[in-house]
Formats: sequence, C-alpha cells, structure tokens
Amino acid sequence: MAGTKINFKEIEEKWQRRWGESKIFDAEIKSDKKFFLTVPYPYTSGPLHIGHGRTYTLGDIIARFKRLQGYNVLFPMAFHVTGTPILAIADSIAKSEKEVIERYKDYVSIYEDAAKVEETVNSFGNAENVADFFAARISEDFKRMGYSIDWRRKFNTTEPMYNKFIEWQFKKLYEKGVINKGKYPITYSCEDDSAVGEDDIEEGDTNKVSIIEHTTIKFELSNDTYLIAATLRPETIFGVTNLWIKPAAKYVKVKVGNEFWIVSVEAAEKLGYQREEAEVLEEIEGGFFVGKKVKEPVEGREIPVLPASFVDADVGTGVVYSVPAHAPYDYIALEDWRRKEGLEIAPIKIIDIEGYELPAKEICERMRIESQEDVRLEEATQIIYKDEFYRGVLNEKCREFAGVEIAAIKDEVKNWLKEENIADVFYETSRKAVTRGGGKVIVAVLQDQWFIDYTPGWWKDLGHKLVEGMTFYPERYKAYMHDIIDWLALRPCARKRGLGTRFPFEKEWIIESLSDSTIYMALYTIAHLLRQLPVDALDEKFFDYVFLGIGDAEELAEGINKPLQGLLGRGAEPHIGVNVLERIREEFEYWYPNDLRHTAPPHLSNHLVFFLMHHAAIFPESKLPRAITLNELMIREGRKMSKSKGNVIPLAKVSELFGVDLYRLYCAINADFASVVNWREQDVDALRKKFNALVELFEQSIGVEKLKENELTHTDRWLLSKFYRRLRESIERFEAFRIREVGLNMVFNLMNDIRYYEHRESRERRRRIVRNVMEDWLIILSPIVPHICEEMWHRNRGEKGEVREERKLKFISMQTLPEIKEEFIDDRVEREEEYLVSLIEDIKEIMKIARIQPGKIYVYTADADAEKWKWEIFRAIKDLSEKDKIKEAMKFRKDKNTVDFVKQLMKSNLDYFELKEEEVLEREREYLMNEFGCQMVVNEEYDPKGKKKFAIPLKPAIYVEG
RNA sequence: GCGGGGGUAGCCGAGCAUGGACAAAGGCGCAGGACUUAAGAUCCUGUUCCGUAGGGAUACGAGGGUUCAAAUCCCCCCCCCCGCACCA
Repeated sequence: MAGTKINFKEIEEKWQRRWGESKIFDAEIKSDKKFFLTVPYPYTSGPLHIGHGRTYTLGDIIARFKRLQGYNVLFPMAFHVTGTPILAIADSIAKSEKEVIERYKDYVSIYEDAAKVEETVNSFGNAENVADFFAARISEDFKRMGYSIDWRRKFNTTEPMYNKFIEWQFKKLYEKGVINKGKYPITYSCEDDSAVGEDDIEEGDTNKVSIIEHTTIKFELSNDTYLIAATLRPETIFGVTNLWIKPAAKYVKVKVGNEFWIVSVEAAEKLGYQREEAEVLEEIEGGFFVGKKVKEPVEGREIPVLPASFVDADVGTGVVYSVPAHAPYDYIALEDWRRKEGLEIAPIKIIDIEGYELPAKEICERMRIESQEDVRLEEATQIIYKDEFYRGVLNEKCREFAGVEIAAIKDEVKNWLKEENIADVFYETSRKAVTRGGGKVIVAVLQDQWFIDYTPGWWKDLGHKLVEGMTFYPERYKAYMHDIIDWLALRPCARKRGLGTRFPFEKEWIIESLSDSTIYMALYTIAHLLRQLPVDALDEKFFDYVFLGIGDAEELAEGINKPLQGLLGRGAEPHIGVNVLERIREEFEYWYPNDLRHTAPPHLSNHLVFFLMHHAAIFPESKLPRAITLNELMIREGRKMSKSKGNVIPLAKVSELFGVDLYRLYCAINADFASVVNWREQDVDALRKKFNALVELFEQSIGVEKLKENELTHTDRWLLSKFYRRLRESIERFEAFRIREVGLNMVFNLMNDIRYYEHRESRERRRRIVRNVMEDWLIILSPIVPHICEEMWHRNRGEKGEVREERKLKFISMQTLPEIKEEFIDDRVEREEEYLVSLIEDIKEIMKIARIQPGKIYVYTADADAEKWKWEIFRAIKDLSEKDKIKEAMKFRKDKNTVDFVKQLMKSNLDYFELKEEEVLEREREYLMNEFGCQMVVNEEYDPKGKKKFAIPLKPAIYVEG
C-alpha cells in the first residue's frame, strides 16, 4: 500500500482557521439545553507541557462530545497570574539570577527566534510581562491543539475586573462570618521575610516539609529561670531522669513574660518568630550548665544536667530531657556515662507494653547499638515510638493518666501540662530545610493572619449535601471529597506578598491565589460583556444583581450612569442601558451552574474543595456545580516529567513532533482517567501506524458508492451489526466519561473487524462497506481527532471550497450524534460468524496436531437428522442447574449416549443459541473450502472414524481426511 | 500511622462488582513466513509445557479457605503508587 500522503499539519491549521473564522465555538444563548464545562485556567509562569495537555485535551474531548449530543456548549479559558511564583521569577530576573534567566531563556526559545530571546527575558524583570508573554503563548498553544474554546471570555486574575469580582466574593464570605483573623503557624524564611511553600523550598516537591508541634517543658534552674526542653512525647515527662545539653553549643537567656528561658541560640531565633514577647538577653556556653541540677516540674525531683553529643542545637530548643527507659538515645547516652564515669542513673519505666521490659534498652541490644553516634538510633527511636504509641499503656507512675493507651491519652497529658503552666508549644519543621535561594526555613507563627474558617457546621452540611448530589468520575473521589470536607478547618486566605486582589478589609494584605480561584467560573459567563462597563461600576451591588438577582436593574443602571453623565454633560444619553445589565444577568442565569469541572486529583484537597464550599456558601442550590471529573497525571517513559530531569516536552511542540490528532488519540486511548498515562515513544509510533491506517481506510472509501440494502450479504450485515453495536456501546461509554473504551472500540476493535471483513470478502467490497458507515464513524471519532475527521468529512462530501458563514452547520464539529441503526444490530448474524470462526479454528487445530494436509473435510452437525435429538435436549436443559441436566435429558432419551452427550455438553460450556448449523455451513461452504483449499462436505453418510457421534450443538464433529 | 488505589503472560494493559465459555481481550516486543532488489510499511502464523484429532497439565504477588468450579468471593501476609493542607 502506498500509505497516506496526508499533510496533517496543513489540515490542522486549515480547520483551526476555519473554526475560528466561523466562530462556531463562540457560545451564545440559545433555547437548547446547555452544557458549561471548565478546566482550570493555567498558571502563566512558564510553558505548559504535554502532561498538562492531557487535562485540557480530555476537557476538549468532552466539550466536543457534548456538542454532538446536542448541547449548547460553553468551554471558556482564562489565565491565572495571582500569587507569589510569578513575582518571585520576576524578582530573580530583575536581580540577574543566572539560573532563572537560563531557565527562562529555554522557555522563551520554545516560542521565539534566538535573536529575540534575550530581549524578551530581559523584559521579565517585570512580573506583568512574564504573565502576558506566557498567557499569549499558551493561548496559541491551545488553539493549535484544536481546543474548542470561546476565547472572547478570556481574562486574567490580576485585571481590575477580576479584582472587583474577588472583592465581591470576599464580602459575601465575610457576611457569613467565616473570614477571621488569628494566630497561625507557617513555614517561613527569615532571609526573605516571608512565608514559603513547597515550591519555594529546596527539594520541597519531593521531600515535603511539614510543621511539627513540639511541647516545651520548663525545668527550673533557679527562681524564674528555666531550661526549656522540647519534646514530641510530653507523656514521658513522668520518666525523666536528667537533661541533656550540648556543651559546645551557644545558649541564650530569653525573657518571656516574667520568666527567663534558656534555649539554644537557634531556638531563640525561632521563638522570636513564634511569640510576640520573647526578648533575647545574654548568651551562655552550653558547658556552663553541665553538672547543674534542675527541678523537674511534675514531682519536683532534682535531676542533673548532663552533656550529650547527639543533641542538636538547631532542633527543638537544644535542650533535651532524658527518659532512658523509653528513648534509645537517652539510654545509650547514659550507658556511655556509666561506662566512662561510673555514673549510675536508673531508668524510670512509665509505659507498660507487651513484648518489652525496658523498651529502650532492649531495642538497642537487639539492634546492637552501642554508641550515641550510631545512625540507627533514629530508626530505633521510630520503632519504639510507634510501638508505644499504638500498644503502650501509661503505668501507675503517671497519676490519673495511668492505665490508658498512649494514643488515647497523649493529648490529655499535653493539655494538662499546659494548664499547669509547665508546658508550652514550640513549632519545628519536620526536617531541616532551606529555600531555593538558600535561606533557612523555620516555622513562624503569624499573629494576625486572615483566614477562612471552614469549621462551621452549617457550611460543612451544605458542602456534604452538594457533594452527595454530584457526579464524580472516577467515582471513588466522591467519598474522598466528603472526607476532605470533614477535615477542612482553617485556611489562610491572604498574604503580604504576591500578585492579586487587595484584601477588602485590610488593604496591605493580598488575597491568596487558591482563595481567589474558587468561583471564578461564574465570571466566564459574563466576562466578555463586562468589558463594556466602567470598572467602577462593578461594585458589590452590581454582582449581587448579576449573580444573586438582588436589587433592580434600573436603579443599578442609574447608579452607574450618574457619574458618567457628570462627565458627559447634561442631556447626554445614559451610557449603560438597563438592557445591558439585564443581558448580563440573563447570560449568567443561562449558563450557570458549571455542569462539569474537569481537572486532576492533586486539586481535590485544595482547589476543588474550596470550589465546592464557596459555591455552597454563596450561590443558591440551582447554581451549584454538577459534576467533577479527574484525570491522573502523565509520565514519560515511566518517569515523572520535570524540569530537573530534562524530560519535558512542551505542548507547543506537539503539532510538529507528533501531530495534534495523534497526541489527542494517545491521551484518549492510552489510559482511563483513573490511570497514569505513560508517554512512550514506542507506543506513540505504534499508534501512529494505526492512526495512519485508519485515515487511509477512510480515504479509500471517499467517492465510492455505498452498498445498497438489497445488495447486503451475510458478511456485510455482520460488519454493520458489529459497527452499530460498537457505536451504541461507545456512546454509552462516552457519556460515562469512559473515553478510553470508546477509542479502543472505535479504532482498534473496529479496524480488526474490518480487516476480518476484507479477508472474508474483498478489498473492493470493503471500500464500499466502509463508505456505508464512514460518516457515522467520523462523527463519533471527531471529539477525539477533530482535524482529520473534519477533513475526511468534507472530502467525502465533496466540499472542497471555503466554508462560508451560512454553511457553518456543515462542520462535523457541529453535527449531532448519528442515529444507531438498531435494525442492523443482529445477534444471529454475529453468532453465525462466530460459529464459522470457531469451526475454522478447530479444523486448523486438528490439522496441526495430526499433521495432516487435508484432502477432504467432513463436517457433521448436531442438527443433522440422526443427531437432532441433541438439539432437543440442548434446548430442554439449557436453563437447568448442572445437577438436573442429566436427569432431565434422560426423560427424552434413555440411553448411555445421552449421558455421554450431556457430559460433553457441560464440559464445552456452550452458550445456548438457536442456529441452523447445516444451513449456515452449506451457505458458507465455498468460503470454507477456499480457506482450506480442499473439498468440504456436510453431514455425509461417510464416517470412517465414527466422528459423527461427537457432534454437539454449535460444535460440529470434524473428520479431516489426508 | 491514617485514607485511597494497585500487584495479571517478556513489557503495557483488559478482566475482576454479577465465580464457570479464561491459557486469560487488545497493543507492544520477539520468532517464522508472504510481499519487496533491499529496508520500511502491510498481511499471515506462532509466542507456558505436553499431545499424530479439536485434548491435558501448570499458571493471574505469597499462603490459607469457601465452592462441583476462583484471576474473580473470604482470611492473612508481602510489595508498589497517591493524598495527609496553606503550595500553584
């Protein structure tokens, strides 16, 4: 075969241009049923790659399918600019940071000529330029991917219109009493003087830094002066025997209220970020405290302060209290002391746990740990911690807490210690971390952080109720979303840095970027219309009217026009007519709610839950989201795609490297939403061959005459039956978002059917039968591979000229789903074919095993006159249980052969189906003889090997004569 | 640890909810053949083992169990992936 000579790139461009010119994806209000689909707007800090493309592509496939279903579809797009990353990039570039500049040169050179790269990147010192550049490029990328987006509604999240909208949202939440201010611990960089997140932290994406709450416990050194020990296990305070300190480290005295706390220098700095009243006084060498006695706070026992090398001044407070019965570190350190100095300190056991007498001692012995420098101490600590936490019980030394499991009593002990003014809270990071700039990351407590309080019961109830009524795909995420709502508590919603909307209640704060992207889908419905209004008009009243129907359009218009009239002078026509406002309201009313949000699982516990909760709080029930679908990520050659691995393929390169339709097909077919897609070059190549073959198949049927109804043979009917059955299944699956199955069914399986058909009939006839189903086939494939379908559709219809405005309905993209021709779906035809296939297989098997070249084939069916009783019994016992079958059969024919037959029947496990075997075989005799290149006869008397008796219904007996 | 998802032939990946037609779809890879000057593409055949008649044996992470019958149901164990918050 010559292979298809199609220039895919040309076709992509042609149809994208024509779709654009004809504005077919610009969604306008129609009386039809509507479908409003959104995917997350991309963050414009850099180019998107093929992994991101999966979500947008699947979104577009759904949008296109919904159009075929007859929905008036709105699929809009905007750009996310809010937050710190873009600003941080601009700052770095302004500061000429080499690494960032190099990275952005790479990014820009995806799009720009080498000559312009430098200049462009230089302009990125300004954050706005970064955002604008990538927003513009990503728009182009999306157009090149063939996405059916209504671009008129595009906006970005830093423009004034958006700010106004976000202000409105926060006022609504404020009215509900869920915007509050309070203390909040965060990861923080002193150097940058700001909060830092996963993206700001070195290796933060692979090795997360979380906030750990330590308990500090005061050990009195002298009046009002305390050594402050930090611990994760405050319940072990009852077993304390001594303190540990690092002699070489520097400690400081810190004035906290009326008390003086002694902690390491590092801890004092952290304390400064966690408490308002901490004041650092003099510095003291660790060694100074060695040998001193302190009073433990619970019993008032005097215990010694000892030096230990394992103490890290930069973890906790640099002071550790020692519980040698239960802490391996402490046990080993004391052992050291005993050996070197002969100092005996007896462990105090306070936790009973099965399998241990003295847990710390035993674990060290078992693991053969002998030195405090042994790295495995960490592991030993983990093991004991876990064992004791889940299985340990506090013993009689622990006052009223005795007899309770650690897991259940830990927090009670902690709270009691706090109440007794013995304990306090100290936050520490879960590991030592630095920012990408190298600044140390600590935990700071913000004293007046604004946050959204998701705890009110009424709100959670609304959230649960909403989720309950929604569709989720994959379904399991529904239960997960309920869990997230339960677990959601406080969420900081503003920060002092970054791009975004000023917090309306305190202007030096900026609304944080996940909090400003929760109900923005509503803005899509009206964004293009808001452009005609002055920004000042977009006040609270305005949005109340548009989104909630509160107030009156006339009054509102007057309010808007008054200041304008002042400018224009008396007697001038009002600028904004009531009709404009009504139109805006109407648009929102028509399109909202968001029928489907398609995104990826990482958004579940942040963006999506806010999306749901904010909708539930602000909008009436009729405007709440209807469905969420999620697709997993894409990896490449088995590995995660990331800048650092250098294995990223930009979305902008898809057309050039693979072709858009092929990429889209791969996204659709390679994995279900619930599975990770593995982008493998080898698989892409294999799919390309398939795809090209498919295109060629279509091409070869263009201009060919269809088979007429009266020409149809059994094989034609078989193909048509297969086709419409697959089509019917595919539409059902499409509706259920099982796009992979649609793709497999309508590409791989159908092509196999057609290959079989061609083998059975002829190439010429195949061209004709394909022509019979081609239009329907193209339509169902068009959401997935729209460009080639559009091309084939038009070639087939001979519409080579430009498509003019009035002919826009002629796009395949604007068709409706084909009718399923149920009359062609024919079980009998398919069963007959299966019957033949299995007969051929059996004969081949026999030829192979017996090593015979057939001279003549004898086939004996169970519906031959002499064997007919078999069919009768088959019919009679088909629905009976195994046990009853023989019994029932014997009623028909008391005979040993009957028993043998029924046994054979049961073993072959055939599905009952009425089929006239002899008739089918006679009809297809010529084909069968062709297959084997020899004579074949059916139900002849001649039966030299006595095979006849082995015939059972649907499985003829065979004798092959050499 | 908690919560969720998985472990299927050389690889990827269906099937498992409603146990039987499952040696297990489909694809890739590999081997042989056809076509070709050749390569590629395409098409056939094979791809656990045994078998001169359509059959049999062993197999679906490991081990038990239920059943006439288990990849599919139950129990237990091992391993892998994802989420656990302020970050877009």
